[in-house]
Amino acid sequence: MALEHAILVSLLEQPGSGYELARRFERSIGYFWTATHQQIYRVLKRMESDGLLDVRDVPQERRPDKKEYSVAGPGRSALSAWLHEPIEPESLRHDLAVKIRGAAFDDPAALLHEVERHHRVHSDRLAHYLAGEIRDFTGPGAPVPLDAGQELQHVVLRGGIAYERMTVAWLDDVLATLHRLGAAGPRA
Amino acid sequence: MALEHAILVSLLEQPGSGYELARRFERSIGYFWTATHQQIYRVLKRMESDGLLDVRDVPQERRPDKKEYSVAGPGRSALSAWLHEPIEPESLRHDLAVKIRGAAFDDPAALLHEVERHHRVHSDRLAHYLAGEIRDFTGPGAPVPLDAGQELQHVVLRGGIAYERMTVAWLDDVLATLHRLGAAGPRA
DNA sequence: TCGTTCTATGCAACTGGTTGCATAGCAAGC
DNA sequence: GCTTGCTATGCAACCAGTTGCATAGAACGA
Repeated sequence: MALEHAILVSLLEQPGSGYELARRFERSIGYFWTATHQQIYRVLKRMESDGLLDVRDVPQERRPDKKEYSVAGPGRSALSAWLHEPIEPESLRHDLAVKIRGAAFDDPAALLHEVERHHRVHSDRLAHYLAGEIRDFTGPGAPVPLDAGQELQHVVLRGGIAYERMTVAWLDDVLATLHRLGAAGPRA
Repeated sequence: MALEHAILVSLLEQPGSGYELARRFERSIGYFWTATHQQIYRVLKRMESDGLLDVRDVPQERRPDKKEYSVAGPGRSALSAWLHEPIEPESLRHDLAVKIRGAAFDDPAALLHEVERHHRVHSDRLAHYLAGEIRDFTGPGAPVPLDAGQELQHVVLRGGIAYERMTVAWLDDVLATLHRLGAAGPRA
């Protein structure tokens, strides 16, 4: 299960609570792994009882107390072991592609709005990633030189940027194709 | 559940048995959706009992008999309904990216072989997709002009090609980064 | 004749992930 | 005083997907 490993990496980069982790999974880690808070809390609990994590109760003022998790020795070993074993190259699960092929048996033009919506989402993500790249890695406020951890975070972010750029370009291609088919008239 | 919809699309394109579907999921449909034969058989059974599919026993010579599935009226309606409702833009689950960020807490150079292996897999997929594109859509044996279904299959394949090309380029970037960090020496 | 490979189908147990719901403190604004 | 919203944590039920195993006919080669 890679969620465990994603959590280990995130907590090594910075210890934090379940709530904070959930927010990171909406941001940086979320570029390549997603998880809901329910799942995170459940896995944190299990990892803690497995001895992979340490917990510390942190009383807070002006907001509810929290539990701060950090990586324990066995957690670090588990991560290291995983890093050294091979993993399967990822496989896609792309609903939109299923829809596009399915549109041949419906009205292709009806997909236009859906594709446009996805185009907007991916354009927004791209803009967001690019802003983050400038803020954290290439802009005037960024550390120079970057340490190894930052270099690795940057190359992963470049992957996210490449993915979004590619996706936006492909969605342009899809839109052009749908328009072409629409101009030629619908079919069954 | 999009596996149902992927099966509906695939069976509309061409009726077939669970075994044949499983093989398609290793090929064309597999470019953007994966499924094992166990899962396919189970879902086929449920879809048939839900009235979405028709089954026909096909006795065969020289090999075991098979059950050929095809899409029934309600199946077509279900697909159409799904095509008209919005779906969430897909989110990634990219283990390798987790590993790369995790490498900051281990030896980055140890990831080289893993990344090279993924690079080979994606290069092979790219070559395979490109060969398929020539065979089915752009080569001398391909139909001219393409009908709408073929145009849509082609644009989805172009998406797969773009994805693999982008991934290979990114993995080159990752390799260069790892080499750079390796030359600078490992760290904790 | 025995092992292997390919076609073809399936069950059972498990794990990972999603969805819906619930609780609670505190701040800010109406 | 009431609602809204943010921080913070969690349970329970369900669903989708994976893994391991099993069966069986037929072809093919050692």
